[in-house]
Amino acid sequence: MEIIAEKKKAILESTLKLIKENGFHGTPMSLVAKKAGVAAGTIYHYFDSKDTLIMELFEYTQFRLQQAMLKNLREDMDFKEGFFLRWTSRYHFFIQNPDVLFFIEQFVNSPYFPRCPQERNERIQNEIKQFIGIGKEQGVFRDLDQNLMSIMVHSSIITAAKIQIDGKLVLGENEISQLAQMMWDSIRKQ
Amino acid sequence: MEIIAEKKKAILESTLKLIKENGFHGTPMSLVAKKAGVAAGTIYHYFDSKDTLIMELFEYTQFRLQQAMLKNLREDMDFKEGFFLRWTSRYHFFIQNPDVLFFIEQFVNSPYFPRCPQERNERIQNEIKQFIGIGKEQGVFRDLDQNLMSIMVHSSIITAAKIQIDGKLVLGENEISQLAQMMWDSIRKQ
Amino acid sequence: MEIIAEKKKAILESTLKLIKENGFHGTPMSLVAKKAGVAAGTIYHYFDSKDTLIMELFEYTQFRLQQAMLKNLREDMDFKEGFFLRWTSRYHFFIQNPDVLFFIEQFVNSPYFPRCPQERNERIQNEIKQFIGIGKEQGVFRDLDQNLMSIMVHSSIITAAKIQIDGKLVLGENEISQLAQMMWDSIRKQ
Amino acid sequence: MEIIAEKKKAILESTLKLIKENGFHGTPMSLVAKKAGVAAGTIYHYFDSKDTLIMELFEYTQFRLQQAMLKNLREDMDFKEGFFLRWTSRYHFFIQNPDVLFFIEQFVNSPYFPRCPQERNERIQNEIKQFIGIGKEQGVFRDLDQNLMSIMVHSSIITAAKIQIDGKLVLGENEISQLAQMMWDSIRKQ
DNA sequence: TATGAATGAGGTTTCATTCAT
DNA sequence: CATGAATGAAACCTCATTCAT
Repeated sequence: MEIIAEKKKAILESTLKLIKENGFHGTPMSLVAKKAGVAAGTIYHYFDSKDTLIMELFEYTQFRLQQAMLKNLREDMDFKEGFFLRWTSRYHFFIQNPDVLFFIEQFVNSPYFPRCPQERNERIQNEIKQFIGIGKEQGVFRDLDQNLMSIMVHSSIITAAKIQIDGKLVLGENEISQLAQMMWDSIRKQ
Repeated sequence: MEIIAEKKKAILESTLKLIKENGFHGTPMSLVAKKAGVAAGTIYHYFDSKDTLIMELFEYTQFRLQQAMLKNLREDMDFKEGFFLRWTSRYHFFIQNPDVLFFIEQFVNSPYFPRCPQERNERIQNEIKQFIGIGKEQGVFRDLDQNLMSIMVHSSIITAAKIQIDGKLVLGENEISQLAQMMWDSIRKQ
Repeated sequence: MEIIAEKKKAILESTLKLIKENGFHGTPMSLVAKKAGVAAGTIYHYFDSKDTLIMELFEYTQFRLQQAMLKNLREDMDFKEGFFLRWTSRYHFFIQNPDVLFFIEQFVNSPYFPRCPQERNERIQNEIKQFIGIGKEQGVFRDLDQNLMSIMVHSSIITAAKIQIDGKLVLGENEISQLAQMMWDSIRKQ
Repeated sequence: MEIIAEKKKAILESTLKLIKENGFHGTPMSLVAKKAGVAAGTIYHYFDSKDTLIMELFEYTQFRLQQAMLKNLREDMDFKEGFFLRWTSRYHFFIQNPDVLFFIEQFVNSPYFPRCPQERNERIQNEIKQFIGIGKEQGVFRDLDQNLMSIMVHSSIITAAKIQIDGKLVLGENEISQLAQMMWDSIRKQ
């Protein structure tokens, strides 16, 4: 992704926050402009349409998520530690960026999502998928499609983060590690 | 839920289908009216507003889901069988009613959801929650909040159904039972 | 053309007048609505878009022109009288309906025109074309494509009417009949 | 007209072509800039506004038309030959410059036209008008206002050129000379 | 001179909702 | 109960124009 112009970034960030508050439908371009501190027309300098803005916002969040993950990866840890690190660092990213979580969940359940090129959608899944692939080869994980397993793991992270953010339950360190353990137990060879 | 008038039901069903196709935003009342074979004004005899319609549609889907689940429950089975039955019957309901799945997913990730009274939202979860509660008491399941576990199980069902419906992966009988097994392994005491 | 709803007609007539005053570009839908005494949205009940409105307005003017011509035709006159009647009655229609003249001239010279189905465009020309065809067969007129001759005659009428309406020259009865005579002389076999 | 700067000319020519393709309304300044290979702001160094640009474009086309006519005039020909030369050379100019024809026709039928100073509008008409004036004095032409006759002749040329360019009819050398003959017959004293 | 990002008024169009029939 | 024409606020988007560089 190219270096993003100051205003373009302001527009993306404003949209992200507003969608968390009000949803797609409740976020008119005029509000985005106001929050980003630009004129309405300026948005159309950077994005062809509202649809394009939302599509690019999805890519932008994927990019941010990816960036955040890269910082946490280390090679010098055993396999189970690697899984826990991945699970919890993703979890914490969403906890710290609830607007991203909320947006992604709205997006993937909207008619926008199927119109995205597939390879981009799955970019973020790939790292976990490959990790699980290695585990399968080493006989640590179940003999099941690695796409399937990685999606199930991803989904567990999202679900846990949503529960926490919505305040339905308060998850402490103990609960988090138990959840990661749950998912580990679910995919490891019994 | 009261016995539903012919036209009211037609409106609900039309809305359900249209939202699956086009999303919330792409489903104007005029289209609902057309698909339901009624006049636009008629919708307002049954529902105060579009918001009300969507809120009631959520309750309606919850009701349908509940109805479908009741048929499958039997008492004379052991605990693990009971879990598998619950997991797979929910899964099959969503496979057979993709419009319900799609609507619920859109709904719970929209600003409508937080405005629902909580006790209703969780009605459908309760049966699984109680089931898991019993398992916990019997020492079969982990010592973890039963709400948390039931949500994680629920989420796994939804995720699996979405993958199948989207056609990203084709899940046969073998994969389904492996997924149920995965979730069983995740919550059982190791 | 079907019987036109009261409001639909008001919209068409308002558009006609406004386009004469301000041109296509200077005639926003809001102004049309205001002049027609309807809400902006109402226009879209009768017309899909501004383009559609303008296209239908063209058909409407063609219809009005045709209606006006039918009143004047009589069979019991000799050939040259028939020509003069056609020329002058068309001329007078435009003089009495300058907004129609102005609209048609804008329309046929705009990118809208080529998008019209041809057979409709030429409907109004047909009567003159057939008349000239008969004259050709009888050896009264030149041996030249009758489409070509009818267009040249039509164009002479439009041009004369425009001069008169713009006030560039004042054309009295004498000038009118001289102009009709000119066109008669131009197409008759010398 | 002064010697035209390179870029100014590029802007005028681009506007001319774009208006032929898309009409006034379909020709935003940004498109003109792009086609002319200049920045949007640059246009405003040469023209005060879009209106000014279009007004000056009209003068520019009149200038080009006049230039083209001058080449063809010769003194040593008899009167009827002079008429035919004028008619056909104008006709051929428009055939070779359809964008000019299209622009002028749009322009004179738009609200721009009445705002032009009259003497400039008629500059191009003058040459024909004077020619006809001489014919009238010599008793060759009808005893009718020479403005009127010159406009009718001019209009016949435009009409013929439009038919040819639109491809409605294909006019060969024979048809062209018949048309010129028609107009000659229409204005000559019978 | 030349640029092009930025502006914001104003355009077209949508759509939830009403109400006379 | 049912209709659907009518409403008008508000949405998305365009584009002539400006101005700091």
